[in-house]
Amino acid sequence: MKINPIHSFDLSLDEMRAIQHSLRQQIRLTPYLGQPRLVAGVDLAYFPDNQQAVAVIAIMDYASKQLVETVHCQDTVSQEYIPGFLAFRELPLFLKAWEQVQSEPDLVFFDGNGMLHPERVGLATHASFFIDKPTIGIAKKHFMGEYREPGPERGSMERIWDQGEIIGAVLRTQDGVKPIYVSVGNHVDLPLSLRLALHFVGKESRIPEIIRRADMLTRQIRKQMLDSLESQK
DNA sequence: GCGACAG
DNA sequence: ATCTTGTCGC
Repeated sequence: MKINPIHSFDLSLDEMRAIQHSLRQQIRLTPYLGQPRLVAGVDLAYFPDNQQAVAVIAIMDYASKQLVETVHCQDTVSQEYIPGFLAFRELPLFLKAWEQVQSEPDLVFFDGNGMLHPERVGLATHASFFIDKPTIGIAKKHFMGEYREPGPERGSMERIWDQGEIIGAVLRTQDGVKPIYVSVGNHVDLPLSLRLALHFVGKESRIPEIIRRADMLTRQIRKQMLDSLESQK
């Protein structure tokens, strides 16, 4: 996979804001994918020291939902978490893992927001400028924007607004269960993002399977590393 | 000043 | 995100 090195990291708040501001104008909501064949899900897990982390990319077949490839990368994460700047913390490690991907995903889901962001450049959106793929953000908790509570049935959704703009949607993925927050990353529109997100929600979880698999692998790998470290004592 | 605040 | 066991409920 090819990488587009656009920015370095370890920047000041003002520099990070400036980057977000410039990227914002390059977002395209025109879907440039037909029927996706392979879809990737990304997640990170942190070690107790909060300095090391594992990034996992899980790739599955869209139609069969079978896992076709997984890659992971473990390294130090230097940038602290600052609300609104998650991308600067998590993208470097993600990109290192991305270099190892052999298959060709048509779309990438991120654990976090896309345009559901003060500058419309959340993790999923920011990532799209490095990997040049359609991206979608899936957050488990509310970050910003105003919305009405969606109905209690699976599939109910409500738009999320900010400054007169629709920046995402709250989606009820299971009857009577807490909703998730879906937003466009790049190169997709919101209705398609919602449709694709719902496609990956089975009966077992409120989180789309593509994200959940990455999340599970992330914890599994971290446990393996901690266990083998412990057994060496 | 106070509360909110993706992962 | 992470630290953590059992436990209330469908």
